[in-house]
Amino acid sequence: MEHRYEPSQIEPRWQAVWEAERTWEVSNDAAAGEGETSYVLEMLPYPSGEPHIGHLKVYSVGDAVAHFQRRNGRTVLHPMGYDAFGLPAENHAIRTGVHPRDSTAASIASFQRQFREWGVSIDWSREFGTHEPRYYRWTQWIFLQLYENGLAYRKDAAVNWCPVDATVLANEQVVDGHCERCGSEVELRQLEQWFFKITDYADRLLDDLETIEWPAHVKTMQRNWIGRSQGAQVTFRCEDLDPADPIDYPVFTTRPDTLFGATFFVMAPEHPDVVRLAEGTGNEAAVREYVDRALTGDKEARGDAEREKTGVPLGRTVTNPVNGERIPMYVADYVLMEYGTGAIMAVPGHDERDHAFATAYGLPIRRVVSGPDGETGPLDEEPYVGDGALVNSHADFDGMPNREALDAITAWLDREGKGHASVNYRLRDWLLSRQRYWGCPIPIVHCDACGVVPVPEADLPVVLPDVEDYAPKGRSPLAAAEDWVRTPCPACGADARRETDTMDTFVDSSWYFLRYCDAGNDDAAWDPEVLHRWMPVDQYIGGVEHAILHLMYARFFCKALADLGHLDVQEPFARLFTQGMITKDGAKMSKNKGNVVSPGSIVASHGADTARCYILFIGPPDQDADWSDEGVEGVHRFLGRLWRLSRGAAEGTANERVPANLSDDDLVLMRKAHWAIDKVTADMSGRFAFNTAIAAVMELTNECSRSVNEPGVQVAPGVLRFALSTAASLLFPFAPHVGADAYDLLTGRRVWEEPWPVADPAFLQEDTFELVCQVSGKVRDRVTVPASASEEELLAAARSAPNVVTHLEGKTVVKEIVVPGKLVNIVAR
RNA sequence: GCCCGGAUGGUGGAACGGUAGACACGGCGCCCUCAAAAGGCGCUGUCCCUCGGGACGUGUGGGUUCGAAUCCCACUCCGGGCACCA
Repeated sequence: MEHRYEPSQIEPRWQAVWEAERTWEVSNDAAAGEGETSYVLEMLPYPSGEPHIGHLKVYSVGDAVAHFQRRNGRTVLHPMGYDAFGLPAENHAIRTGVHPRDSTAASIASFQRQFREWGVSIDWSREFGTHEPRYYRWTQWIFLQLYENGLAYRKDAAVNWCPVDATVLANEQVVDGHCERCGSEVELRQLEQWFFKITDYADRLLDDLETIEWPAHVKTMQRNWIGRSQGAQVTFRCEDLDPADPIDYPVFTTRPDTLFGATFFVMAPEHPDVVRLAEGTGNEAAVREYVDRALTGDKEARGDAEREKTGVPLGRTVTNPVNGERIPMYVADYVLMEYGTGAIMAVPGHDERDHAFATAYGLPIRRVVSGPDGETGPLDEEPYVGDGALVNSHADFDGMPNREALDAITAWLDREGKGHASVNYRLRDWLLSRQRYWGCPIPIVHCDACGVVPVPEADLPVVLPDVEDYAPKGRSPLAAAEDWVRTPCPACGADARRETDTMDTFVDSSWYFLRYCDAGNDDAAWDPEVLHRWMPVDQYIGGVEHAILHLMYARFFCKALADLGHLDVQEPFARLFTQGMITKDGAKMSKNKGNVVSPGSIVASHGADTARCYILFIGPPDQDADWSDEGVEGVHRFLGRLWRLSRGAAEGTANERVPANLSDDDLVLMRKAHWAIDKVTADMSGRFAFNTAIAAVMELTNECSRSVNEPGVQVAPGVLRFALSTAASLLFPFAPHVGADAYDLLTGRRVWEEPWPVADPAFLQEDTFELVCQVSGKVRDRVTVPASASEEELLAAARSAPNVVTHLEGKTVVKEIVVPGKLVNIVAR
């Protein structure tokens, strides 16, 4: 064993081969052929600084899958790109003055270099950054497609405004009332903004979750985010202002069965009628004050369910449509303008919030649903939110189970024209415009005469101009590029102005997986026929932090574009795998904590194979895992051992085939090899059990080592070569350089051109096995028996096992259980 | 509060209802060496032992079963998501 395992000698050599031969490129023509295709995709990186350990993990997982699919005969699309627009690069530019294009280019160069150093099998011919005009030209084209079909629109709206980043944020980017990026408190501003009509797709986004193989928790998160509620819209009429001209206020409720229990009516402070209603009632000043406070107050505090309920009476009443009762109107900040109609009927007997409000303001609490044991007593202490029979309602409904009454009352409302069944969603339309520089320009022109005019397709891309000053000022920095902004109206030719807002970067990443399929197409975003060959993505891999935003948006784009006839799949990602985080000392890695492990330094000290293999060996890839430097050493030792054994066998033994007659020692090693093939294949087929797959290759390698080093053990050269080359072949998806090198040393062939090995069933069967002998469920002995033994023979063997005999002494056998191939359990008393 | 996960040796983790702890780390011992590094071999859940074995052991308490880390019920702790959504 005089040879040392030197990754720095091995890895660049194979990388050079793959680079020179463009090994991982696939043509779209190849995809049109007979064979099966597979689209394996990891979420594209955001190029900021250097790749971190999370990148190493996601691409190690994805590459293992890609290699496994290739060697199982599929034509695999495994591309790479960069999500290059975005705030971090722009904020960096504001601090340093370096143009985002330059800092982004530097970062991309670093990613490119490291991906090659890691030996990731990428089809580089399809690479792009979302900030390149040749890409965002088509992002703009998609925007226009959506605009022309009513799926992109402008609306003056109360929007989330981040004062530090000086831009609006999508609902999804506000976390607990704070900016997802910079953490500052989000304000509400009234601004005209661009939206995508994702709410049109709420039902389909919900229903089609059934058709895809995604982790259950991700589906749940999406369902919660869509937040579909079924109920009824019910009209309450206010005749207080002018009886001749009543105003109808619809409310949404999921509990129309409790309509008879409505004892007051509440409007959101943002409701446009609140102040008008209070005028001339003596409550006007109090209402104004309350509304002002609600609108300027802390948005986060307002959202807290634990907060005490406050509100002010409007001095008006509305009529409950089911019983004609006039109930008082209130304004209260626990009612939200964004959800439903901005007004609610309050049923304090059967709703927690209404109960709290009624208690605080001394409003009547009426029971209209009986309790589980038929209770009909008062509900002064707490509301009853469960099911039961209706009471105190109306002769037509009293006694009816509330679920039935819900439908009956809804039907009655419908007949009377006072309401109808209705569905509400928590999901809001996607606010996509940003008052920032480093993003995709929105291809729209504003003309005084013609209004909003889309840029003609032939004029795309609208290229992002250079500016000097990126600092946010509450309007897009693009507004300063006056030569760029001033443009003739595409419709009438008059002087007009370009839209200066840019798109949310999530727009860029909502369709990149489509562009990979036909990345070189200069005539269209893609050829639908080519897309058909690859889509949907068979296996998508990424972090769970994208469970809602990116994955919801991409699904929406896919459905919208499919509706417009541009592609023929409804779901972009057939299977999703979310990988866990790598922590250090139990904490998330961060520069502040100083616990960052950089992939670059591990690759430099131990090689890419060690880094990749370790990160897969550390534990199940969907779980979080803690980085350990000692663990890295262990994996490095294992790779070194396999490589040295291979080198030793290649140089020290003749290149022979596996002989026809096998000695006992040969048989042991052959069985181990086939066992490993079977194990690794199973671990990679059904699930992503890379940790146990690597452990199996370790076992095989240890067996090879024993057969070489253990005195008295003799294996035929052909058998040793077979076992070692099998180990190299199985290891290749995780550690491609060592795998390729060892396989080449032993066989002279290229492992990536070899089909995935198949286990020979003949070697998976043993002649004998160790029978576990239990007495009353406890293991008392083990005996070696022939695999062919009958149940009677197994029982006899167990009964005569020495330690079983001891434990059966003086006892009566009650029952005997035989599990063939495993154990015998003799129950005795 | 609601909805998901999870809890196994000193550590990371293995275990179709059938031998708990694969594989690896760490530790201990030995071989090789003038020595070290590298490498190789062995032992390593806890306790008891007459060295044959025995008892205990998968967060806690129950249950189902010949047999439970695994299934069921209740609970504790940890992680994640949602949370005034009518």
